[in-house]
Amino acid sequence: MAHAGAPSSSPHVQEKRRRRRAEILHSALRAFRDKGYHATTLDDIVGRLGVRRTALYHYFPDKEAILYACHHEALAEVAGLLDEAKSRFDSPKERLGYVIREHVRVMTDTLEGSPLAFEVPALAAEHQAQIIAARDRYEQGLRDIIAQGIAQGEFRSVDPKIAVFAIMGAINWIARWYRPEGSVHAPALGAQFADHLVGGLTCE
Amino acid sequence: MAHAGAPSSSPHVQEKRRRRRAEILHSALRAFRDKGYHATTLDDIVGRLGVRRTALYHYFPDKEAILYACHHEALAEVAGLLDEAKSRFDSPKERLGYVIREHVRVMTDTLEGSPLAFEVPALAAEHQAQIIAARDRYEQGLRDIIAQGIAQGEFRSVDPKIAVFAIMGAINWIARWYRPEGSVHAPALGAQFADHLVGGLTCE
DNA sequence: TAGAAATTTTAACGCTTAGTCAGTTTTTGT
DNA sequence: ACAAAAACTGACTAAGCGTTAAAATTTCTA
Repeated sequence: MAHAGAPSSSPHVQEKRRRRRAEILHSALRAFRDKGYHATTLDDIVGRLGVRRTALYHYFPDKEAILYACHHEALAEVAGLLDEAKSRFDSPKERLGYVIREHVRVMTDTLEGSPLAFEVPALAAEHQAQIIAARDRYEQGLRDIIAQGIAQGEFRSVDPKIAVFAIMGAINWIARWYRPEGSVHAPALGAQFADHLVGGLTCE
Repeated sequence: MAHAGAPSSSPHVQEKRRRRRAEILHSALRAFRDKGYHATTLDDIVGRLGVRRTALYHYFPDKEAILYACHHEALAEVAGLLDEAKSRFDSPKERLGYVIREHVRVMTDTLEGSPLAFEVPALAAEHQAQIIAARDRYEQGLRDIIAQGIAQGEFRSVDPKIAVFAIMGAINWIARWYRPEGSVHAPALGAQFADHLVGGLTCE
């Protein structure tokens, strides 16, 4: 019941615990990136932390909860991009370009190229439903931008649903080839993706 | 040593064996689609075949060999698209559009939306090297088309490597949402993908 | 239709790995 | 310095799963 997290402890202790949790998630994220969720053992996760496997159960009830937490945090970060785009830009073209660039940044920086989106089927049914719902909201936001662009004559008259799938695919696939230490410059990547994917929707 | 396949048996027997192998691969492909390679058990694979788990070992030395065979056949099919595009069309724009449309068709028809490309890390080192090499040849072919398009002034001056990653991502991601019984019309999907992804490279 | 070949089954092994639990060490607040 | 809380450990359990060997069954061939 350690992970139940009664908020009875001091702020300092809570903060320490929060940090440790973050360390675990970060280590897990990298392990998932290298081997995928199922092939990652608990020992893989703690290998980088200098701690035994059983210590994990102090912070998470089971392995799947770690995966869920990774998803939860990652989705929270990208979900915020939609509002940010709306407040910063007016035209659908600019908004879409911004979201793509920033989403690419999350992929390369926060997630360090971890293919989290690939591991949704590994989640327990309940968690899976939550994550899929959040992802759907995000995709709906993108579809709305595109639909508005079509209505305003900025974009060609495509099926927004399919267009969003193409965009999400291109971005999620980054996990399969991007490595932080590699030669591809992350910001340039975001810029080219935005040009490529927004350009493909634009009226000539 | 059953799967060593000494070609001493009659043509009829060989043909029968070949068909059974294909059945196994097809069933495995769908299982991998639903659960991913690691989460798929041998019982999942044979569940649809009405046969015991151990019967598989007559056709494949181990589970990983089944995954490899799936990859091998799928890649062989898409590799042929490059030559076909070259012989049918002259302009890079048309060639690229053709390859994208046909690749989407392979994803929806042959693979029925199986995310094979996601499972490369699960292959044994030797097999992995082979599959990656074949995939690299394919991607290099796409890069060549794009580079030629840039040289001829049809395409904007982008990094062909990144452009190909975006295209491959969009196509491979189809596996995560497409279902044969779903509402999206497969040929229309290929057409829109081609428009979107080629259009994003085209000079305005 | 008998014998051979190919295929499938039964039964069981062995390894991996997630998860449990009781106890120990470390850290924290007073 | 001391008691309480938190963090961690080591040994163990249980289950799942890929794999193997040998026997049984079906299919093919002559």
